[in-house]
Amino acid sequence: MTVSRVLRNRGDVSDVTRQRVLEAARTLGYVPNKIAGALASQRVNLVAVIIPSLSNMVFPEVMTGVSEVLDGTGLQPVVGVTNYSPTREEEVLYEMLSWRPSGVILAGLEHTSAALAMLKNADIPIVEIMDVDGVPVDSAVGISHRRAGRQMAEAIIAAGYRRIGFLGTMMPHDHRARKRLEGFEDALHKAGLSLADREFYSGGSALLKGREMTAAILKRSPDLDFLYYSNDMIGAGGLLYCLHEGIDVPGKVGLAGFNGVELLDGLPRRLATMDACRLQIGRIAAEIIAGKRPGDVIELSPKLEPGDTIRRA
Amino acid sequence: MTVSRVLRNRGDVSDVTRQRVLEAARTLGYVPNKIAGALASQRVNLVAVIIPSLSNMVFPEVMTGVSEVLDGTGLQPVVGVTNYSPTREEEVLYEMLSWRPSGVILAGLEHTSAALAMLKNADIPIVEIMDVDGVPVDSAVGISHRRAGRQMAEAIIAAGYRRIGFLGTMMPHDHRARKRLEGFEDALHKAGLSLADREFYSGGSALLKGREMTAAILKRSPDLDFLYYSNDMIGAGGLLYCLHEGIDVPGKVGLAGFNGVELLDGLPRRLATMDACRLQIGRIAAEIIAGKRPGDVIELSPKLEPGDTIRRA
DNA sequence: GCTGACGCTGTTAGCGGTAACATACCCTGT
DNA sequence: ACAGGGTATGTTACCGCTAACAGCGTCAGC
Repeated sequence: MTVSRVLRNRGDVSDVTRQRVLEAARTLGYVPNKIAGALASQRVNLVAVIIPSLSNMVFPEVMTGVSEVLDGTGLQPVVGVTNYSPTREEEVLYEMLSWRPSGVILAGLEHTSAALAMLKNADIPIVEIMDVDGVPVDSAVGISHRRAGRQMAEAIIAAGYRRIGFLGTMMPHDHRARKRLEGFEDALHKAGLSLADREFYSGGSALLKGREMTAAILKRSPDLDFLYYSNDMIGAGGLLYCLHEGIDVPGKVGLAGFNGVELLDGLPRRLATMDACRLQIGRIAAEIIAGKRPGDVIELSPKLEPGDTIRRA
Repeated sequence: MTVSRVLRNRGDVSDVTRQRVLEAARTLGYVPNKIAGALASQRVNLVAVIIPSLSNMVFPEVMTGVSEVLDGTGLQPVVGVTNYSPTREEEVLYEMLSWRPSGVILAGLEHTSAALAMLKNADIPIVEIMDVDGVPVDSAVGISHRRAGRQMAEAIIAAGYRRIGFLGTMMPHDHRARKRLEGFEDALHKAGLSLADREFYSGGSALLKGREMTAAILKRSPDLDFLYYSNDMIGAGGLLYCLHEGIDVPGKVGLAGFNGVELLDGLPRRLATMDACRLQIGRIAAEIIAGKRPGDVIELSPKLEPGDTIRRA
């Protein structure tokens, strides 16, 4: 018992005893068994973070925000990756919940019914991140992707573009990309316009796909004057392609992406984009889990960054 | 007890009972408590994976390999991030070991003495990944970064370049980048050459830093005929800069990076690089942990990809 | 009919800690 | 001298599950 007290810095222990315990622990190479500790105390310092992917630069930044905030609290993030598969998400969630974490942070508002049931039963703080277009189980922190799509469309129309094409992923489970496109088309329709062409891809190097898709769509529809990409990576590929082909950007063709990834800073020209507030989303989600902030639905406002690829009015 | 048997598919249970248990579990929303299970069975299906960073595209790919292999085995990876800090690594390791995982995969061969002691005491399979230039605690899977640096230098010299500059990160704890540079300089010295100039950075967008550093080093040393970058991201920035400035690549200046990241496929010209075998490293490490392969020191051979930025002989 | 094997279910003890309470001691104030 | 309070340590009963084994009915084989 005294050992337990020393190792957790809880309760009174005399300095002499404390030192003796610490020394013994060191010489024995003792590492306390958190499993037993957690079982006895009904407390687990783990936070489940469930995200679709690690390889697209966006979730790592969310993780950075989460880690930053959790670092001081004794809580530890545990990452699970779903590869945009709802059933995989359900499995990962089940696995994680069975370790009785102190909270769950997971991407998106769309889950299988079984996953929803587990989340509701879990009786711990749940934060759904990235998206606020829908009904959260508990708390939510994110942006409205519909609104983001709408805003971008409005800016594009305001800049005088009319023949607008869309390039994006084929992933049926990327609900946020879908909502952006919906918002985008909504705004086009309101202005009496509609998408002139569209191109989808799946898998492979996003930068390369961006080049290829841009080449393909411009060949098919040479009269397009704007290309809206579902993410910055393919947008960057498209930008590099246009520059290489000597296409006048933003004069003849305007370009825009989405996410505000750091990579864009290094490109020869700044791609228009919209910051997805990733770092901040991670931070706020972690603060809710850590109890530093009341749970709620928190909608952040992404900032449109016009860069150099949309004509200035 | 019967419930336990059903949920773990262990031992004989009649079909009728099994169905009754499963249905009850479903209606009650029962999620078994792995903490108690692990304590009782002395078995934990977690594998600790400890890596320096998630944001540079290289470790996510290792994770992909690890997940691929672990997926069928009932083992689950748990990621910890150290930000290239040895003390942070020690903390993360302590935290993870206190959950008694079935194995540990961690990057590099350099650890604090306390971390080494914990690893040796843990009595579970340990796989140190990425690097084999040193003495592993248990198993190791990786490439020799010294040799990789040497090989690149030899290729550069063979192509006729003589005034060679280096551009890299300032991170004192990135031992692999350090070893590559050491190997690189070794080979230069053997050929009677030495580095003509060098430039370091820390933090910020790697692509942008690559541009800026390239501009700076070429301004300072205009007679350089080759730039060796410690990673592909800054190399890509440098490549974009040179193309933008109209510098003849690889005629006037040759370029090379390291890692073989997918991003390079989308660039206007293919940067010379060296594949770090990341996916395979992840796979093999996971196979060792899963007992599908005997533990050992496994050195993989990275392939030099000359791309379009080294003169052909 | 008895034995042994098998299939299914139940019982018991304990995994390694911690919460809650108990105990022992010393000190202070009256 | 003694109550009352604080400090330091010890005791006990779990936490929720699983290993190991026990129990019991059924059935084949002799």
